Amino acid sequence: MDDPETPASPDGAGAARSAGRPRSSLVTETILRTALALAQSDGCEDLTVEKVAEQAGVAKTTLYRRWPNVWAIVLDAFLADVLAVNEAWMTGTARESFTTALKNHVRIFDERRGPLLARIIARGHLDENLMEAVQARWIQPIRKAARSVVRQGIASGELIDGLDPDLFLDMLFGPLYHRLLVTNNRETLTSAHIDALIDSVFRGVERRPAPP
Amino acid sequence: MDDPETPASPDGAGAARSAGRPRSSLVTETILRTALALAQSDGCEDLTVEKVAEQAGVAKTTLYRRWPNVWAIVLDAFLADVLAVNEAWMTGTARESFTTALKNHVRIFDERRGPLLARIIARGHLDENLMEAVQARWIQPIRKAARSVVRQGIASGELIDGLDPDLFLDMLFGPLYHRLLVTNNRETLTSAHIDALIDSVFRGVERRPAPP
Amino acid sequence: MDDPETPASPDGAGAARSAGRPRSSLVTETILRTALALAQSDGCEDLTVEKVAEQAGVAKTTLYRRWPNVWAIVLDAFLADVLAVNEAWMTGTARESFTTALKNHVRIFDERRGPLLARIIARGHLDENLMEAVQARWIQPIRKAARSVVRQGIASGELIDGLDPDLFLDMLFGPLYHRLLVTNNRETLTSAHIDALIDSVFRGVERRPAPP
Amino acid sequence: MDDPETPASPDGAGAARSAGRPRSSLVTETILRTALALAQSDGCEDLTVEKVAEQAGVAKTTLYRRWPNVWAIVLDAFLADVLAVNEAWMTGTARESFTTALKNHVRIFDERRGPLLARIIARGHLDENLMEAVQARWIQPIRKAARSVVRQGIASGELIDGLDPDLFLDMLFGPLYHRLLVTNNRETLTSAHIDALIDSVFRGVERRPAPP
DNA sequence: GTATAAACGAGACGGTACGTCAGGTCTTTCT
DNA sequence: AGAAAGACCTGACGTACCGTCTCGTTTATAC
Repeated sequence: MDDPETPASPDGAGAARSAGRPRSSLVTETILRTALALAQSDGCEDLTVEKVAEQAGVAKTTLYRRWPNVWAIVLDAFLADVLAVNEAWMTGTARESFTTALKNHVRIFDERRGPLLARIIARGHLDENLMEAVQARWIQPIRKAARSVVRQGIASGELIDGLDPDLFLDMLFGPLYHRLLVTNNRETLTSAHIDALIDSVFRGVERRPAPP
Repeated sequence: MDDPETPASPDGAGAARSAGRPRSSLVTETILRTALALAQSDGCEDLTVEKVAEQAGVAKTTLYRRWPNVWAIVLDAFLADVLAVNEAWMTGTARESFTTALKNHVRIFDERRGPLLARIIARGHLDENLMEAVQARWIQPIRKAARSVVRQGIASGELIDGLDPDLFLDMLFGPLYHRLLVTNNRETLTSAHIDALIDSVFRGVERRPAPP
Repeated sequence: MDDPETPASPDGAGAARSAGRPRSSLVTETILRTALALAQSDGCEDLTVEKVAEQAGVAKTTLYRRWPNVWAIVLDAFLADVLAVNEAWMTGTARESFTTALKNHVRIFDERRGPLLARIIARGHLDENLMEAVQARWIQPIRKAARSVVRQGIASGELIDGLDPDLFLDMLFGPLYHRLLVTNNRETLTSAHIDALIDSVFRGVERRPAPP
Repeated sequence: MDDPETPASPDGAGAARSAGRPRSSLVTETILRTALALAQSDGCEDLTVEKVAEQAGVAKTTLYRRWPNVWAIVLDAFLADVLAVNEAWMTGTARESFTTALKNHVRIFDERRGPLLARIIARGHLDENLMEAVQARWIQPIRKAARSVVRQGIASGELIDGLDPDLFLDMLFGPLYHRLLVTNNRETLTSAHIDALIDSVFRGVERRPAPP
């Protein structure tokens, strides 16, 4: 997705301004908007390069000049829409940080963006390049930041020694993505649900004799 | 998938023997085997009705007579392959039962069947009918059984009162599916990993003062 | 059409009554009637073995047991309908005989049977066997009888010596079939038109000095 | 056949140069040549869009972009091949003109083009659009020109008063097409045969007392 | 100013697969 | 056996998109 011919920044900005007519950023934005809209509309099978081009009032070639395929467009559009939502969550204790992080995710998994992300990830399992991009630009950045929060929590004595950070992250994010992708009931995710989840993860589910 | 023209049991067995030549169960099995093989081979974009038909040495029409599309075939093939693996796991305590259940899942998420299931679920997010079938024949049956195990665990005092069964199940299965579908590192799932997961879920991750 | 397995007389009558259930002549007639109806209906592209079988409430095999294909059925049906119309025309002088013959043809080329015959002949040009059957059972029998009428007319002095019978027949029937098949305006054919045609053919079209 | 999307001139030439890549006339010609060849080869049932496309080394879509079906191609190819043959026949008396015209037709009805025309007309009886095109581009243009020759012949005193031009044309062309389409013995048509036909039509077939 | 270079719309092009239809043959069971 | 039902292989249909390729036109910078 980042090879010289289909740059990550499809408007070509940043590159040393070369000769010739520059790419119209208006066109770029129109395409992004159109792709996003089509990908969110119910019958997402309608998401074809041709339909996006037609709807955007743009030639197919213009589109291929910027992205290798439709889902690359959709991923760009999705990330542009969503990265802002997930900012500034590494604050205070691990518990506080992840409460914020998970609640951000609930906001992201809303009726508009939830199914869209589901489709992007789904599509990734049928398209290696897309999967790589999803990992590199969405999953792993969050994960990397999260891991450092976990380590800090262990260091500060908030979390038990010997806790495997990856396992722990799976326990937090797994239940969320599970509803998005597996049980397909994303709409049951709420802020209260997150509180309960955090509580269960931190305290465990096992019954213990009350402290004397 | 179950409408009269494309019966759930593609060989038509079970139905009151109607007139006319019966569907060849040899043919049915050949198709299932072929579809499974093709769906597991790397370039799964190659999974087309035509390729399955050709590889199976069967006419496209024969295939459409039984299933509405390739993925319906693959789902049938997958379930036939996998349902046996996940039997007899509701034994003993909740902890024991889910340890078995999750280890069964690890076996199912192996290099052959893991990516296949991932693709099926992924495809389900692009095909409503397939998603429904996946829910009805794979996800929900397991979930239903699991919920009763949870309730029993609560009743027996093994699990804390007020535990939300669905939340709890998400905490167990979520981390597994998360690696299969989201972080895309299914190969890190092992029996030991399950033990650690179960342990963390049951005991919690929070550091507590040692009992006196 | 006359090979042992698909006898010219589809009800098997005439053949030495063999063992087993005899062919139902009711079925045979139903098929003929249905085929005729479908072949005459506007969209004659609807004339398929399957539609005839379905409409007649008969199995495809039953149909194939009697005829090799649909057009063989249609030809049978057409001839059964039409042979009676063209009887008893070799009467009196050649002029009288052919006047009758051509007027018979006009009756046959009516709105029901005209297009049907056109389609049969047309189909014959795409199907060698059908063409042979059309020649053997419709065109040549008439032609053979007609040639003898011509020869008689020459012998009796009614027609000029040295007249080529085939050329003459073409001059009579050609104009009729021309409207049916070429200019596609069969509906302009009338009894009066035949009178004019006969007159022109017999007397010529050239202007000659009036006899003194 | 002449609607905007499938223009009569498939290379789009003549139209005011529209935007986009122009249709390759090389491709157009290759298709025409291939279709002609296939349509003339014996088993003309083998004339399918797919075979033409494959033989011409062209994509099916390219073909459908220009013509609605194979027979439209064949008609174009046939006319391109044949229109030149039938030029410059309206010369001198009616008798001379039609002698030329009919002899042109004999040349057209040769072993290559005769059966082809027969098939085209035949196919026209199973395909309304094709029939219309055949009328508009082959039958009626000739007929129109011929009618004016007839009227001139009447005016000049060569032909008898009150002669119906259409009847007369049927008497000339009918016998030719009759052999092509009905008696299926096109190969008997020769230049000498035309002379005999013209003679018979002009002078009549009736025996008359010799002038004193 | 006037090259020159790329973007852009349009649409042709070779492909692949789709899902459907009909053909003709074959297995069943029932009559 | 004949007949009805329907499975089966074959081959073609016409369509939808794919990703690439010409075209002619437009719009910037660079000489």
